[in-house]
Amino acid sequence: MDGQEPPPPTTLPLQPPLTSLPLLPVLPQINSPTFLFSPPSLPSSSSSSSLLLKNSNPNPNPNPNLEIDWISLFSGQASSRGIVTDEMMVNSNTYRPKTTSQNMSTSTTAPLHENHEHDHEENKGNKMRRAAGRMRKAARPRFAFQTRSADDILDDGYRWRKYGQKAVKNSAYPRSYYRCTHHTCNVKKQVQRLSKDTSIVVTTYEGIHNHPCEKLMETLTPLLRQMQFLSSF
DNA sequence: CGCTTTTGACCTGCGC
DNA sequence: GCGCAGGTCAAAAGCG
Repeated sequence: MDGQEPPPPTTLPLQPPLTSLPLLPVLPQINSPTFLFSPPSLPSSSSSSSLLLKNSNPNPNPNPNLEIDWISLFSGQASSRGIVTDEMMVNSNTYRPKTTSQNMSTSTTAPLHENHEHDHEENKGNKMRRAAGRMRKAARPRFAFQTRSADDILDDGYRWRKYGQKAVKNSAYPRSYYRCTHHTCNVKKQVQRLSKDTSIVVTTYEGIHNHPCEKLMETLTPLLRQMQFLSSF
């Protein structure tokens, strides 16, 4: 603490995404981020190891053509293996989760948070959950955006619990893994600061929230009550 | 006391 | 089969 306050983030909190809406069209309003990609827009035959950022932002990005190291940024399935989006993972003939065929028959519909009644089956259950997670991962929407901020964590209105942190190769900054704390929600996000431009934080969301945004509801509830009251006249 | 964060261990997929 | 890297788990510690 040297008394010198960090510069305020250029990103602004709130305007959280609405429940059950695809996050993609909503998030640009949150913090005026610059989108890196959305899975459907990726060329299906992409074999490059990086993508150029595109400014969907009225405010020009200082680095409009900043190149992201997608190899280390995401799932590690890029690089010489080519970028693999979720969509590609679903559709690709070459991507075959090895451990799923026998396990998934009984677990595709089981939520990850389910209680396991048989403790002695816990190891088996864990493996099945992981396999299920991988399968679900392949089908879940995933997208990333960048924000220029001193804070790694953006206030997107949802509550997140950190479940892991990992050093990333060729990056000075670790990648943090977060999971939505809502018990029925399995949305995850990864947060990583770019080593090329340390002022930029890349946030990758995976999945869609299946519950209301708590902060949004907190904000709206009194307003809704007031509206109901007024409309009763 | 309950929730969150930290962090080392473990699991998995992939390239060689 | 081995090693590497990414992703996840789970126990311990921290915090309000």
